[in-house]
Amino acid sequence: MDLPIRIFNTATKTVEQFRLMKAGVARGYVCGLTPYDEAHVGHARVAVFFDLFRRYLEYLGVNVRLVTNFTDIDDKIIEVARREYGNDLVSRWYEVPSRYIKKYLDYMDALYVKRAYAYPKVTENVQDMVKWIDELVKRGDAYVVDGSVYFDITKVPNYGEFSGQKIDELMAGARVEPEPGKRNPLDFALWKSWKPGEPWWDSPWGPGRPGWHLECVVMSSKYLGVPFDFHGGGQDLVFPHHENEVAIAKVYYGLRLFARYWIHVGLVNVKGEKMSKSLGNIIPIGDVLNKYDPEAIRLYFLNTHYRKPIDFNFSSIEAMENVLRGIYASHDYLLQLMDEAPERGSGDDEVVNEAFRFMVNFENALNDDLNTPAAISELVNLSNYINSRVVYQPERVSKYSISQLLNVLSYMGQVLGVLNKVTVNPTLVSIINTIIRVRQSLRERKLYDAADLIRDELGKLGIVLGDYGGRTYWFVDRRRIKLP
RNA sequence: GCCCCGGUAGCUCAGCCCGGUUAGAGCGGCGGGCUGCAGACCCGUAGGUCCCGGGUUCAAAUCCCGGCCGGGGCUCCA
Repeated sequence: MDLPIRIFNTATKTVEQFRLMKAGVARGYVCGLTPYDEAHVGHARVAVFFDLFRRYLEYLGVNVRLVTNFTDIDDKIIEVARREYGNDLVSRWYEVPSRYIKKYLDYMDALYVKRAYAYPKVTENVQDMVKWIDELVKRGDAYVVDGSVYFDITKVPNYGEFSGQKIDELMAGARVEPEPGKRNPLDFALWKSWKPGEPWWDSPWGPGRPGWHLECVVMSSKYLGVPFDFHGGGQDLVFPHHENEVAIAKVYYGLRLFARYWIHVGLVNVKGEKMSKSLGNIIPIGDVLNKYDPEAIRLYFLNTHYRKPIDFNFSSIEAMENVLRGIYASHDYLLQLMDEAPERGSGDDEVVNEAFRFMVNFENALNDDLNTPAAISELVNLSNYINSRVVYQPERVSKYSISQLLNVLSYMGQVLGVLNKVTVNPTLVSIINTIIRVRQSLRERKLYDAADLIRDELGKLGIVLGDYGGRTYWFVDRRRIKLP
């Protein structure tokens, strides 16, 4: 099934038409995180981008089955657990991934990232992984060394092709730590043998745990079937992680690619430098959520094309808060005109045509390799149009054209994952309207002190009044007032 | 050493793949408007050697070549 979307595929390094293998259903896998610490803005960017992709597909009528994994056992988790629980490591280590998974999901909820179809965990799929490894060993694509199992990259035709790496270059520049027993420094562990004091799972090669690259192949094919439509993650996963996933699946399934489209999101830097533990410049998403509107954070991420790096910057999030405020204001103004507007009006044709044009531009932007900055710009243009041509000329609008504009606003909002807070309690609306009428009569009698007091006091509550276009409009500042 | 990406208004970014009106948007600035004030609203406005140099072309921000600067990957990383 052809979709209007054209998207860059890392596997071919070109922009391609996005086709689904099965009409009406898109199956995608996004590499999740290792829950050993707070999620940071980089994780959030990836999640928000794929959430947008998912929402746009849904807008186009596609049922999206999105799977995101948690690597809930690995060296770093053990390290943190050992630090926290010492000798109780074996009995309590799982509290570490459990804690950070819960927090991650809370952050995602706050960012309006829709829940995935499944969140498979390594620890819940070990038996499947063991079966895979067993099969790979039997076929001679992997070998056992002291209870560990390594994947033999020489068994894969064109290893390195996926990520554009040349094997000899990899060897030359190799900061590869040669593990004893590996036949080739580029071979990687499918199964890591147990060390005393660590959690373990049983296997034909002794106690141990699965290796990272294998996990994602096993879980994605288990939950989605192969081949599936798209596989994604951060740019930094291209090599070695995705190269190795492709290699494993290639020998296991004999498929050139076990996912058709490979989508990678640019990294988030801070002051021109990569976020890293050693530089101590990691920005946890929780900190950002404490200070800024989640919708503004979404828009901030989406205001840079997904393949470009973002240099993280707080003041740009504030700029997005201003943008959002303006869009909510347009929305609220429309609602205020609704009651008194006639059913139909002379300006209907023009307004509806314009609304349609904004929607088409919006779709075209997203179709062009998910050009979210251009799409956001259309949303802003729509908001400006509403203010200048509708709100300022209220005599031209009707219930019909207002509802069309609200629909378009709503569609765009749903795709971008913003405007989640549009609902305004009707009782609140009546109360505000009454207060405004009182204030208006005060103004007519030039009792400006009293009129200004009302405006100021409402403003403190987050209800912002503005006198323009010959009437008083108001909107609700969603950051300051929680709506039902 | 090898590979990749970016360099467009004060700031954040579109446009480049498919070369062609006076290079766009938001934020910020400035000036007006709006039954007084305010304004988060409206109107207007300033602000750009499109990193540099060659080349291709009737025509280059856009394509090609070579530089410069910044960043990333090649080890765990989203």
